[in-house]
Amino acid sequence: MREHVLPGLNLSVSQAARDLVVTRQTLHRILAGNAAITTEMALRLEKFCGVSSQFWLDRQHQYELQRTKSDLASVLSRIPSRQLVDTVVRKMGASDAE
Amino acid sequence: MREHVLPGLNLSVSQAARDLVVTRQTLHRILAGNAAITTEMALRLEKFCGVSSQFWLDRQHQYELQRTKSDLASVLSRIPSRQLVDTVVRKMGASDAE
DNA sequence: TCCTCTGTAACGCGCGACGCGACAGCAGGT
DNA sequence: ACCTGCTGTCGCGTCGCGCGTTACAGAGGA
Repeated sequence: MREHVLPGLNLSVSQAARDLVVTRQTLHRILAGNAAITTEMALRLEKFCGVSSQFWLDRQHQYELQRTKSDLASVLSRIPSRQLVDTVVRKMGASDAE
Repeated sequence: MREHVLPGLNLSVSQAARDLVVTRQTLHRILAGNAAITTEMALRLEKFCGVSSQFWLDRQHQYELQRTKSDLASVLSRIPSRQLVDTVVRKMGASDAE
């Protein structure tokens, strides 16, 4: 991101932070990977550089998913793996294709 | 969810909570909409009833997105809406189709 | 009667994102 | 030399929120 959007817009970190109505440090934390991209930030970024908020969030969420999955491995093994019947699943609109 | 997966599995709230290795109250809060579906919970639910974690998370995230968008409306208006050049956007893999 | 389910409420903990202040280093302009 | 603005990083305090814990009260079956 620092390598793409900032030079792409020809902006400094400080200036970008001001435009995003956020502190310098906040932007730094994100650039350094020490903070996650919040729903808030995603919306700010969308308005800020025209890149879909979905893009930023999908990135973030997929990362969290990976991380949490390994953290939760021991707990997950203790959960019985049932299978909800297909008719019910489709009724919820979760037919594996969403 | 209470209307679909619980009766679909023929389980009580208490029993489901036990299976998920979570407190009753935690499940209640989710069923009542007083708590969000965490990445953790999504993974537990996936193992628990076979419904993709993506399904639960997408739901949750879209909701948050809507909510945050209106909350942030005033702030967003103060953010200059720039447009990152397409070549850079595609280089990031955010070509609007992701 | 006792047990298990149900719902709800209040308290406290821990984590994570954020703002604020302060530091030091490095340009550039007066 | 001085001031200004950028850079990165540190620590502290706050706030929101998901979660566990405890405790309440009501409904229904053995």
